Amino acid sequence: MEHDVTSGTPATRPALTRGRIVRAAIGLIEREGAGALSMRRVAAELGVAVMSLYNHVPNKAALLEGVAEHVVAGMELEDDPSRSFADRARVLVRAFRTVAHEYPRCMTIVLTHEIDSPAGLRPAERALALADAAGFDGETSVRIMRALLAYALGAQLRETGAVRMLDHLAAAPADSYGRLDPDEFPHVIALAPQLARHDPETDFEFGLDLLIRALDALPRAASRPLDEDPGTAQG
Amino acid sequence: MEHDVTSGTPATRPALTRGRIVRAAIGLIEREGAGALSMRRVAAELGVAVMSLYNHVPNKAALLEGVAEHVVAGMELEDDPSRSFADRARVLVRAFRTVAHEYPRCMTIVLTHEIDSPAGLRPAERALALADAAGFDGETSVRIMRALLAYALGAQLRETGAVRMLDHLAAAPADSYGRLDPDEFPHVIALAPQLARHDPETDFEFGLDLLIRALDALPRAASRPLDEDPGTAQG
DNA sequence: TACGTCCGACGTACGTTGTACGTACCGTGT
DNA sequence: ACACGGTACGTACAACGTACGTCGGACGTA
Repeated sequence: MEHDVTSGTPATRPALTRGRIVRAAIGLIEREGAGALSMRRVAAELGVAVMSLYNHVPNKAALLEGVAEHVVAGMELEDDPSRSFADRARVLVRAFRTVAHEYPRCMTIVLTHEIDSPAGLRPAERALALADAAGFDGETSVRIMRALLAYALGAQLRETGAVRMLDHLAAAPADSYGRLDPDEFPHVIALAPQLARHDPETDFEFGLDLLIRALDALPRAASRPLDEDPGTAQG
Repeated sequence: MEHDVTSGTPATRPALTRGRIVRAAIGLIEREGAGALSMRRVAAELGVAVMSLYNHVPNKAALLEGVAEHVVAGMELEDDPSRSFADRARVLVRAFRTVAHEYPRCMTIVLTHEIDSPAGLRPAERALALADAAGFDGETSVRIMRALLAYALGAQLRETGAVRMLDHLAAAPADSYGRLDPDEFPHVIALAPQLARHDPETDFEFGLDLLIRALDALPRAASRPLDEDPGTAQG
């Protein structure tokens, strides 16, 4: 054909790779939304034939999983072991929120798809480490991790999928107030201004504070020195 | 044609309706999974031509929204105003969890799609009512509602989308332990048994307790008598 | 009874999607 | 020089969402 490139030559084209495919998909999603993602579009993005993708990705679901994996792998899990459990936990959960801001339109995919790679376990490992270091037993550490994860996921999900009807309330109060039965929704109507106000950051921190203060108040053994074997903590 | 039925006669066929379409979709999803839902399948389910659906539902997205709406509308929001704020809040959040058990395979849809109908606001109204009755100001009530919602959504999302890798850890420990770098994931490996153990109920209640106890400890005005106008609480 | 109007069920058809399959080519080991 | 494994590619197909036109029964009015 007219190709001046031989297939495998990186000199003219950067070599097709699972990583490049995933990044292209992410770029596409961020620019045009998750609905715009198709194998054909990704291929076009990379200047490649559609079926070439399948040499590196078994199917579209796997590509989506790759997207999710790449995003959570982008979490910056810095940690300062000298700080308190509460502070460290806060930093950890906020890290998730930070990537959520970095890849806003990928978040539905991240939240929806399960991640089957070590990258997905890094935040879990970190959470368990914090809890363990704080003196919680294994069982409790796992539950703490799950509670933190649930809140991180849920807060993000709620924010992106914010019920539109509340926006209607704000946008056209006259119309929407009328559509809402005042007998059934007195509080929603009365609190419409607060409901319409978007301050995701404060909302997020409010719930996070609640959860972490409650965790901090949980009964536990004294926090142990850092050099002790963490694995022996669970009974 | 061979129709012994006249189109609009309910005597032979129960009359095509948005409600029947939505219920058929839900049935399909619960039986075969969300991936199996297509307009054609739904039509077949109802013994109806595909395009007939579009007389009652503008498009597939609207159908999905209908599914989500129907599910949350199925929440049984019983309430006992004589009980404490904490108890009432617990009951409310558990109600969401109950429908999640009733329509497990619809949950991804419910979580993903925003609900643009009064039905979606009923739980919100309830949460605001509880918080208001407990003496929280409007701003705080809204934040409390959001925190509860975030946890409810997140806990459910986490449970359904439970990271499969943890299952691998349980299923084939030998293999998976080997695949996991012990230096990077010491706690995950050490706590593998606890991580693999599925006790969603206890996990859910653990986090819910944390959150609600923290809410209960929040500073607030004394709870007001029930006959007072709730709408005046917010500044 | 006859007729005009409207609505809902339906068939056809188009563009887009994911991907199974076969082919052609490259670089590499022998 | 030659066979081989991997990768890029084109073709092809089934299934999808849905725009559009048609058609026949229900119903108000005469």
